[in-house]
Amino acid sequence: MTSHRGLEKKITGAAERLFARDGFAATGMRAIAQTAKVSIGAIYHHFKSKEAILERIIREELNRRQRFLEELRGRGLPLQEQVQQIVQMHFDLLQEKRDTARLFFRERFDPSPVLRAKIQALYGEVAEYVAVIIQEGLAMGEVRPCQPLLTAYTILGMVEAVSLRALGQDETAALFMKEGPEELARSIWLWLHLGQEERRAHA
Amino acid sequence: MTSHRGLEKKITGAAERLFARDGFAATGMRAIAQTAKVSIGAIYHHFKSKEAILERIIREELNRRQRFLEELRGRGLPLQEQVQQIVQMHFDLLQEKRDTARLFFRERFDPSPVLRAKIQALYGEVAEYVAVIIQEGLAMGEVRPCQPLLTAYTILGMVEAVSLRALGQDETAALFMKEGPEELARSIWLWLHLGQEERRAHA
Amino acid sequence: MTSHRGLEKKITGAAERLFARDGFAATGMRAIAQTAKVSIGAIYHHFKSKEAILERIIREELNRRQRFLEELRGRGLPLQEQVQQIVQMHFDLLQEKRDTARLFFRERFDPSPVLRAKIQALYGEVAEYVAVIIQEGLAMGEVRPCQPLLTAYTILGMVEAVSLRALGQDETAALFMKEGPEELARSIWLWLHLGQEERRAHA
Amino acid sequence: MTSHRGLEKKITGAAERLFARDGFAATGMRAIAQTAKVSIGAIYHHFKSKEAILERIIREELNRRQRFLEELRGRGLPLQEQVQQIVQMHFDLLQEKRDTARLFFRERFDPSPVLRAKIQALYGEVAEYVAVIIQEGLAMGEVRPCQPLLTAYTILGMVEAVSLRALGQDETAALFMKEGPEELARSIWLWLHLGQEERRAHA
DNA sequence: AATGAATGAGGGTTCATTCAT
DNA sequence: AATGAATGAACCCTCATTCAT
Repeated sequence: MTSHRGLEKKITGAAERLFARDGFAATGMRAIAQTAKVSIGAIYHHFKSKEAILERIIREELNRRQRFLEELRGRGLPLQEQVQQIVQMHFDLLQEKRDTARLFFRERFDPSPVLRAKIQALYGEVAEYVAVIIQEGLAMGEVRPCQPLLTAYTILGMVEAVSLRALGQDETAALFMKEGPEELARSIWLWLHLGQEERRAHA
Repeated sequence: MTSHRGLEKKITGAAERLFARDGFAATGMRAIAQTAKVSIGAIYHHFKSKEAILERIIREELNRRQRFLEELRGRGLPLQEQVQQIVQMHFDLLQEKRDTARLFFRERFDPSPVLRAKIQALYGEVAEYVAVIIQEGLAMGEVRPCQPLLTAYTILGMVEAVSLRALGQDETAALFMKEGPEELARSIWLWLHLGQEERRAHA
Repeated sequence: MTSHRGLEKKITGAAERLFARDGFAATGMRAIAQTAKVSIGAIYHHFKSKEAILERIIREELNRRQRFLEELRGRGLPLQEQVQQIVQMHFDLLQEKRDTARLFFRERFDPSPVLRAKIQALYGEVAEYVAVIIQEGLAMGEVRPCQPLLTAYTILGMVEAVSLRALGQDETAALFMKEGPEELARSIWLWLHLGQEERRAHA
Repeated sequence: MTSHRGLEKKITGAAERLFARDGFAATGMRAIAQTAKVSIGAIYHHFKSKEAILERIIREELNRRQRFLEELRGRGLPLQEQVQQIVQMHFDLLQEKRDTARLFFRERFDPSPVLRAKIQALYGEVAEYVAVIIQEGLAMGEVRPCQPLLTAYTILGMVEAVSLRALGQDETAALFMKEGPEELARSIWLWLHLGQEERRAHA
């Protein structure tokens, strides 16, 4: 049982790197087997197909994020700080697992329609989680009136666009990596909070 | 000469649909040839490779956007309206050419490193164009202090995330398609403009 | 393991015949697979490429010849007899494996520069082996003064030209096949030995 | 008419270089057209097929050699000198037209069986010409008893093997190019003439 | 005479997957 | 549980040749 998990980790670890570098479609099972130092047969013993490997990787990454978000919710922080933590989370995961992050940006469209739908659904879960936080902020009068889900997608888009750019190798990427989290968190908060001081004063 | 262009349009048209539906890597030349009702040889007479077809599609789409942006600049509209137009452009292009839009979201990561770099560079050009608009807003005191390029990426990310979600087939997608442009334009402007009334009053 | 070798022999056997008949470039992998009654995938499981098949065939043929030459050297025969045996070897191999012989004459120039260089190098090894024998003959005063390597190439050229002609289907070919070995061996020996009787008498 | 010939020379000239460098099968019509700065259509206007181009090249080269041999015969030189001239001819043609020479060594086996037979027949003509010279030598008692045609092939093989090796780029090639003609001519003559002094004395 | 766009069969090779061991 | 040899459809692309202009 320990060896199961160990072998599966070896496989997903190798696949993660290769998928991120070359793309899902362009990565062959032979390459995965060689990188993981495992036989092709062994891979098929543990995974139904190449797609199943990708599915496992994506699912585990999303689990990480959901665990983080649930833990975050449990801490009962003020809204502004929650926003800041979420942004920071993205950048931390980025630094820690560049390959996975890159992979995560990618294959949201690529594989079979079935898998694509699955991945987008999982992505939707994160968005809905953020929407819940926004809803809470609305209820507490800390967030200006808005459509929560649409706003959640907007925020995730902001973070992704900047962090994606920060994955590059040039100076701009370095700048984004350094200043991105703080500037993003500040402007997202400002944007959500927009004019609420006055409104609350009126109320 | 007319027939040249006509055949090339047939090819890119077919490829556009197939790439968007199945992905670049998963689309075969045979499929493109059949869909375009053209021989494989003819395709290779007009395009060096499969990548060259994608490149052409992406480049033409980018050209469309750049033409739009340049025309927009020529009109000398107030900043707020420029922002609104840019957001609207994205959604219009989305409605008009769903396949191309979907394709445009995709292959920014997938193909060979060479092509990937090329696409990201073209994407960067649009971002820089937006950054210029923001810079002008800064100079005129209409935009709060910010890092223009980072802000440009942020905005494009917001728009992309929402419009990508709007490409789906469900109710949420319909909602996003209907309310997205206005809400996005309004909140982006508020966010850029944030507190400038007061600052300008001080000055 | 036995089956490995068996399958590889089936592949090289089929390829040998086809390469010899149609030429390396004009022989397709599909034809090899069908002739060998093996799947295309199986071929690529055992050989990296079409060139690798040719390389194996050539190398094994050269090994056969080298083994023969080494064994010949071990027997310590007088020089004249060694010459006669070498010529006879060529004709025996010719009779025994017409396809390989024909192939051997061919692709010394045709394939990629890399492979061509490799083949010519292997051919050079045989020439050098013959040069060593000539050198020994020089040392023993049995061979007239000459440049050994140049003479070796000359001898191989003589043998090849005649045996190549003997591969044909007409009367001349039959004549060459019958009388070639003896006449060649005699004249090569005469040519090497040229005037040594007198010189040795003088000494 | 002048322009016909000019254009055809451009085509055969380009093809000669490419066939010699890359091989007949590996050289495409497009490459020939580009190198000759001529349209593909124009090539097909002057030559029935790719094989027809090769055929023309080979035929012209053989014509050159036959013209040389006929002229040689006309001069009524002593046999020894004829041998020396024939060897020298090979090396001169080699120096003068390296590409053609290389091509000449090659495609004697490669193309379609039909063309192959044709080329070998032409090669046979040269051999037979040499055989006639040997026959004359036999009749005049200048050449030791031998099978003339077999001896002719032997001689051509000697010359080819050495001159082929002389086409290389290394030191051995340079040595062969410098010393080859003289050493070959001398030893071939001695070898043909072998012991005839004595025999003639007896007679 | 000359062009070059168009053809489509065929090229070598890779692929995810299966299955006997 | 684990192996890796075997499969053969599908991959992208090149080819000599044709033919409307």
